[in-house]
Amino acid sequence: MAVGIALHRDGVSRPSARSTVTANSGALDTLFGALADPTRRLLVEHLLIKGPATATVLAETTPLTRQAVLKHLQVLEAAGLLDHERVGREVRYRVTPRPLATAVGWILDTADLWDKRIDRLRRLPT
Amino acid sequence: MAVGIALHRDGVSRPSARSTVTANSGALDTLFGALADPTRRLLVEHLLIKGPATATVLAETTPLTRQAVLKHLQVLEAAGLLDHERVGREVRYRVTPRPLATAVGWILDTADLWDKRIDRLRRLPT
DNA sequence: CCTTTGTGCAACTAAGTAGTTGCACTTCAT
DNA sequence: ATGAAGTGCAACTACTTAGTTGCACAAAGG
Repeated sequence: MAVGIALHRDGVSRPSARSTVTANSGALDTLFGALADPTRRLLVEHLLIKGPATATVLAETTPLTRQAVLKHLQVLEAAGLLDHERVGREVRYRVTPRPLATAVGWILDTADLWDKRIDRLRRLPT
Repeated sequence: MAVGIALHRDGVSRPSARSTVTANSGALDTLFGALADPTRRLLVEHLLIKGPATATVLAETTPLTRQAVLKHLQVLEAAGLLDHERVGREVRYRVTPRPLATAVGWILDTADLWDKRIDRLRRLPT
């Protein structure tokens, strides 16, 4: 899994020894919040697979209005998952999935706690 | 990172070769949705660190009502992150972080797409 | 210049969510 | 048996979010 490594190579996912847990509240809110919507995940996936695109084009791939799609894009951008670039009269949105490392960071730290707990509860009836 | 390995050992995070992407919509919705709230993440962390607890006890650790906490617990449970067990007149909530693997699965698959894209765009101005 | 295509802004509706309060019900201990 | 502690259910408020529509503004292209 190339990415797992990449995430850690960046040093982004687990910024330091001190746990991500309890910290990063705001960032994690917007991040997980952004990922909580299926439309938004689809948009991210579309942008990843087919490359940068405009809100208008993206809207054609969904049953939604351009405006609705635009709002989703803005949510994703606020979460740091997207950025945009103006070309002519067009605005191209592009994925910037670095923040995903933050999400993975929290999950891994949390799962880590769980591991330690498991060590103590090893043979519990479950 | 023991957990990363554990997640894959389970075979949960990336169920098969076919991408998690586009699938698991509902599960990911509730999962990311559940994680999007700081109070809920705190509850999970508390339960992990201090072990199973009742809604009443958990409520004492927050500025919130027992009822509010209970609703959060129900959201977490609906996401599969918690389960509960009745003891006497008490109801103990306990963490079941297996679903976290699902979240990591999506993120990894997505980041994977990004990796492939990166291969093609390698020397882009960023 | 004027039409087309794409974007930006704003108001509005509908529905979901966080949180509260109040009260009824169960379990335990004296 | 009776009171205390813990839980369950329901109604209600305030706020946020998804989505819409309508229209004004900017950039190409004939």
